[in-house]
Amino acid sequence: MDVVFSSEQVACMCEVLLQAGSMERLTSFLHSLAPSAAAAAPAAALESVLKARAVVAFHQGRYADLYGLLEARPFSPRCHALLQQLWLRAHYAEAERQRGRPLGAVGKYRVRRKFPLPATIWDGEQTSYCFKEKSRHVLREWYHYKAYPSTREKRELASATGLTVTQVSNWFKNRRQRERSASGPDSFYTLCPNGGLEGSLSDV
DNA sequence: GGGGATGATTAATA
DNA sequence: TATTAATCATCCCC
Repeated sequence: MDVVFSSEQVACMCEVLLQAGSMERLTSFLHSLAPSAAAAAPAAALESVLKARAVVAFHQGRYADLYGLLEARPFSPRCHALLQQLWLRAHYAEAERQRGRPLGAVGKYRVRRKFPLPATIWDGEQTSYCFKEKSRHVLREWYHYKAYPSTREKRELASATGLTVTQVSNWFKNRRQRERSASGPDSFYTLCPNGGLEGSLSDV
C-alpha cells in the first residue's frame, strides 16, 4: 500500500537526503511523488522540494532543467549559496564539454560574466570584485576620515559592512599600501598646498 | 598590528 | 582571446 506524506514531511525528507548526499535515494524519492503533489504545499515546503529537484537535475547533467528550476521562482537567501554553486558549476561543465578541456580561472570568470546569476537566487546587491558596492562606499568614507581605525572601530565597520574584521583590516592595509605606492616623492598630494583635496570629508 | 612583496581573482580594454 | 589594471588575500618580517 502507498505511504502518504504531508508536504512538511516531504520537505523534511528532501532536506535530510540532501544533507546526507544520498543522490540515488533522493532521486527515487522525488520520482515517487505525484508531479502535482508539491504544488499545493506551503512555500517553505515547496522550496525544499524544488531545491532537491535542482540538485538531482545537476547530478544527472540535466542542465536545462536545472536552469529552468532556478529561474522559475525566487528562493529564500538561505539556499542562495547552494543554488548559485549549482548554477555556476553547471555552466562550467557545459563550457568545458564544449571546449573539450578544463577551464582555468579566467575561463570560469568569463563563464560567470556570460551567465550572470538569475535574480531568483541572488539578493540583487551590486558587487564589485568580492565586496558589495555599499560596503566599499562605507570603507572609503571611513578612510577619508581616518586611515588607521582602532580595533573597536574595525569591529564596528565589520558589522556595518557585513565583512569580517580581517577583511576590514586587509582593506585598510591594502588601501594604505596603494596610497603610498601611488604617492611617490613627487605626488600630487604632497605638492598640493593646505591639503584641500576633494570637497568635504564630513561626518562619520 | 603595520609594511612590503606578491599571488589570485575580477574587471576593463585592445 | 590576450593583456593590463584594480582589488582582495596571504606570507614574512619588524
